[in-house]
This record gives sequence, C-alpha cells and structure tokens, in this order.
Amino acid sequence: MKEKKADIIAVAKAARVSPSTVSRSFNHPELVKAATRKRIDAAVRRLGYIRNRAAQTIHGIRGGTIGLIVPTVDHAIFAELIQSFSQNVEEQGFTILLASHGYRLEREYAIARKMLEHRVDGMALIGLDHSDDTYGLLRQQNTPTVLLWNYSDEAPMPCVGSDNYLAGRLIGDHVARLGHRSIAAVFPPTSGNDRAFQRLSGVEDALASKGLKIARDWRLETPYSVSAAKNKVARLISFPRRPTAIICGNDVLAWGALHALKRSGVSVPEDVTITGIGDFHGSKDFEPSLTTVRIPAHTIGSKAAKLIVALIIKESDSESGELVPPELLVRSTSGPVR
Amino acid sequence: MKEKKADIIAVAKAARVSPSTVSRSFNHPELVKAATRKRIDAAVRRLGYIRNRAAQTIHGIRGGTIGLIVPTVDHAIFAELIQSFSQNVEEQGFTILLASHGYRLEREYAIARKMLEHRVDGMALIGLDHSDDTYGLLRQQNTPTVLLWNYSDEAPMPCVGSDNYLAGRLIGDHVARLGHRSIAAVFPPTSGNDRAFQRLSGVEDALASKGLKIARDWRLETPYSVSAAKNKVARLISFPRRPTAIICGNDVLAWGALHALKRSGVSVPEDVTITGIGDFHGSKDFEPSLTTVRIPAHTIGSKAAKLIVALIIKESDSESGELVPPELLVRSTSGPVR
DNA sequence: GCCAAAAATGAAAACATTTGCAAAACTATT
DNA sequence: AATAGTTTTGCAAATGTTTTCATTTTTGGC
Repeated sequence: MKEKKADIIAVAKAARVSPSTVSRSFNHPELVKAATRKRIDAAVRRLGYIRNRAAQTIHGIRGGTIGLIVPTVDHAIFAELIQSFSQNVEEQGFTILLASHGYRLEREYAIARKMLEHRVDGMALIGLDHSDDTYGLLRQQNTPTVLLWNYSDEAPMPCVGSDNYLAGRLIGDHVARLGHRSIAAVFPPTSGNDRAFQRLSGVEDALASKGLKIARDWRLETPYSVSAAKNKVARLISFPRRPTAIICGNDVLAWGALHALKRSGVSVPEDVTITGIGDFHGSKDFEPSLTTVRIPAHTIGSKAAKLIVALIIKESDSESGELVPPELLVRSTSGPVR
Repeated sequence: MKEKKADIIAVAKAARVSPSTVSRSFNHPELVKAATRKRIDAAVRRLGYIRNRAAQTIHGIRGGTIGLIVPTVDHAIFAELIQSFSQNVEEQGFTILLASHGYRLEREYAIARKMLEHRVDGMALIGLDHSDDTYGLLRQQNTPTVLLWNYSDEAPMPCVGSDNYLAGRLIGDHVARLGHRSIAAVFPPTSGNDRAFQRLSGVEDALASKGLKIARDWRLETPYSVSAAKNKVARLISFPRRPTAIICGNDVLAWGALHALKRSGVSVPEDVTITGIGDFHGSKDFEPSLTTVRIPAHTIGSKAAKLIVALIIKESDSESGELVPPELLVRSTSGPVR
C-alpha cells in the first residue's frame, strides 16, 4: 500500500504520451487517435487510475454534485422524495450530497455553507421557510437552487411542490361537508415547518368558512410518529365528549389515530372519521383504507430534479418552478356524521 | 453577477496580507496574530468568500465526505439507517455523498467509482453481497470501507450489522414452538439481497430442525410494499386450505399481511399467526401489535458512523466491525396454533 | 536601547488537472 | 516528391489552495 496512487502523469508515462493527451482522451475523446486512446485506456486499467474530480473542479468544471438538505431522512415522505429526486438526478449524471438539519434552521445555514465549500453545482432545500442568511448566501454565490415540497407563487426562489394550504382546505372542506361539527386536529409542531403550518391554516380556514372551529383542547400537537399520535388520540377519545372527526396533519399520524381507535373498539368511519394528508405508501391498503390528500412525492422529486439540472447546465433564466396540485382521495375512513 | 467569485488572493489583497497568511488563518489560526485574523475575517465577510475544498483536496487534505450507496432510500428501514448514519457522521464533521443502485450490483460498481473520483474519504455499502469488481476497486484504492446492516465473521471488510440468519432462526423457532405446522412465508426476492436470503435460510433451517417445511406454493415472493404483500396474502387465504402461520421477511410485508387478514375477517392471532422482521417504526403500535425481530437500525447506523470515521482518521488497523444482535419481540400477532 | 529568542509573515514550490496555442505528423492532391 | 490541409500531439500556463523555508517583526531581558 505504499506506492502512492496513480495520477495522470503516471498514466501518461505508462502510455508514452503527454499528460495533455491523457486528459484529452477523457474529456474530448474525439480529438485523440483511436490507437492512442486504446493505449491510454490500457495504462489506466493497469495502474488502477481514477480521475480526480477535485482537480477538475478547480478549473471551473462542474463537479457533478447537487446538495440536498432535508429536515430528516427518516420520515416516510422525505424518504420517498429523496429517492425520487436522487434517482432522477443520478440519471443525468449528478450525485447527491445529502445532509439533514433536524428542523434547526441555523444548522441548515451551516450545512449549506459547507456544501458550497464543496462547490456543489446546485442546491435543493425542503420547504420555503429558510433563514435570511441561507437565502442570502445562496443568492450571493448565485448557486442554482430549488425549493422542494411546497409551492408558492411568491417564493423567493424557484420551487417545485404542492400547495399545502390547499391540501388542508381540501380535507377541511371534505370533513365539513360530511356534516361534522365536533372536529379535532392532530398536527406536528408548526414552528420551522411551513408545510405543517400551511396545512393547518388550510384546514382552519375551510372549517371557518362553514362556521366551524377546532376547540382549543382538541388541537393536539405531536411529533411525527405513529406511537405519539396513537397515545394522544387514545387519550382524546377516553373522555366522554368525543369529536366525530379527527383531521391529521399527515398519514403517519392518521395511522396512529386509526390504531388507537381500533384498540378502543371505536369504529371508523361509523363512529369517528379520520383523515390524513400525504397519501404515503401503505395508506391505500390500510384497513380501513385512509381518506387523505395525495401529495405526489414521486412526481415532485422528478420534476425538481429536472428543474435543478436545467438551471445548472444552461444557467439561463430562472425558470419559475412548478405547482403539483394536491388531490383529495376519499376512501374508507371518512363518512357522514352519525 | 459578472464579478467572478472571490478567491483567497482577493481576500489577501483586501486584507493587505499574503495569501499564505489567509490560508494559515483558516487552517492554523493560532499561528496568526489576532489583529490580522480579524482583518482577514472582515475581508472574507465583505467579499463573501467561501473556501474551495476542491483546491484543498488536491493537497491530499481530506475532503470530509463519505460515500454511502444504498439499494434504495425509500424503504422504512434504510431511511432509518441512513438518518442515523448520516447524522452521526455529520456530528464528526463529515458529509454524506448518497446514491442508490436499485438492487443492481453493476450500478453499484459504477457509483462507487464515481465516488472515488470525488475522492471520498471513506465508503459505506449495504450488505455483504457486492461484485468482485466493487470489492477489488475499494481494496485496490485502499479506501476505508464499512459494510452496513448485515454482520458476518467472514465478511471481506469490516461490517456493522445484525445477524440476519439468526433473525430468521429466532422467528422460525418461535413459530415452530407455538405448534404451527402449516406455515407460509412471504419474502422479497432474494437475489442480490443477502439480507433477505439469510433471513429466509434462517427460517427454513429453524423449521427443518423441527421437521417442518414450507410448501412450495406457500413460499410467496413479493416486492417490498404493503400493497403487494396484501394482495398475495389475500390470495393465499382465499383457498380452502390455509396456513396457520405466515412468516414475513420484513415488517412492511407483515403489515400488508395483517391488512389482508383484517379485510377477510380472519382474526390474528386466533386464526393465523403473523410475524415480521425488523421492528420498524409503527410495528409496536400496530393493532394488533406485531411480533417481530428487532434489528436496531439506529444503533447500527451510529456504530457504523463511528467505525468509518475511526478508520478514516487514524487509518490504522482494520478494526473488525461489530455485531449488533437481533432480538425476538413476541407481541400480539403470534399465538399457539388452534 | 541592544540582543537573542520567539512570533508572524511572505515567496515560491507543490498539488492534479485542463486548455490555448504551436509544432509535428499524417493525408490527399497535384 | 512537393504542397496544402488536416489531424494529432506536446508545451507551458493556469487553476485555488497549502506548506516549507526563509525573512521580517515583535517581545522580553538586560
């Protein structure tokens, strides 16, 4: 292991050509004679040479990486989004530099900086809510950036996502229309999470327009986890006065609610209506199958990937993102009030 | 946006020192006078200068990235693992370069190569099953590498994971002990997936040692999805002759099975026993709560992170990995045969 | 105020590449 | 066999840093 790694000069020597020719043979193969190329390839193989992207990057050549910063990887929905985004981006020859900030926006700034040190060709962030520092940094370095997951016309950078407010409205409307008047809500904390905040606003506005309101102690806040939601909902329905509908901020929370209800022998949707948001893998096949709003992570991921790559390669005009509309899916966990 | 980005020379000029001093002020701050440092920092801020890691890497300085290649991000269990691994690695100042190969091992090789071009400081792969090319490449470049998720004494590289064969045995044993003799299995395809293969072997061996065997047409193979498993199991139990136990290759498949059973009005565990493997988020809180084998993704991720970083920084002896034992969790979906 | 030692700084070489330009080697044409 | 193109190659400069070594500046003791 002592013989240091082969560099382009070693390859050149071995193939009896100059380093320039070796370099060309990689980057503009059409400019070098086939025979020479063959000789070089052989040398490369023999020495186990691997190109050094860092040394290319220095010449202003794109490194082929895109930074992706998420709050966490470990949520069904982000996992799906990351998968789709990274896969599409890989198909276009880029690789993802991934980091998570755990819903701490200052961390996000630090991570973004670090990714810029790596000279990523572009950046992708989740949601529209970011610190001014982060926005400033990205703009000042004018790094192509796309905002994932949430869409707004007024977003300060191109974004690809759904309208989370509308998603909330769709669900709120649906529940109200079914005649429910005693409605509870189970949502994740909304601070630093524009998606959750907007969904909740949407729900509230939809209800308000029908003269409805969620009682203060029926506004449950829980972390993103089946177990937390299950506990909160179990507690909620242990009181004599019960809501007839529980609107959940996302499908995972809805699953938790469903389990809690099953455990207590409350039937869905006869006794209580449950709704989610997201349409995660598994929601359709849940028994009973979950009424929710589809926010197509897959589509968002692939459109975003296309957009960021477009921004990178023809660093042209800031195309303005794309709205992927949410869609109400009425399934079996929602029904008219008794 | 025309003024090109600031480099270290620009900063040096602005701070009226030499580039060397600026460099030192970043890398060995104790060697430069506090006043000078202050001046430099001011210039950095004023010019919006961001260091260029690529230019450092060229000097053999570590870039601070670790390549992680997974089959897919979009499985509950990998998401959990990735989250834990990346978080721990970040805490130690590294960033993850992530890519997925979709269970195609040739893709894995190509990706590994590309990551090496980026001069990652270390690599992490899922499972023990990789192409000879991949192993050869990593060894030849002697890149610190750790294998995640599965553990074996004979692994060709340090690995941190659980014993998937043992996990299978634990479950097989448990089911056999409950007196079941008509047993079905629902597993993902085992080709290119050593984890699944070993689990299944473990199950089969455990049953064989009790003189039991899974009938050919009760060996269901399904992709990793609630919906696929649900369909297969629904079909399975539509026949008059039914198994009394269904052993699933992972928790997601078990959820699918559970939903199928619920839908058909078959009670668990009275009529049929269901087991999973993995203990994913949500399995404990499922109703009925799922009997499974815990494979602690979180622990694995953090131990692996520590190991790879150790290998990188004191590129010393190949510490030999770590076995995180699987643990049988008997919950409410398994019971004695009627 | 002087001197030696210590601290701070700068000049230049090094790192692994790419690229513009010029030279060399071929091809075809006569 | 000479000429004019054309294709292929090499030279040398450039890229943004770090680092070694030498030089300059500062400090403390007298």
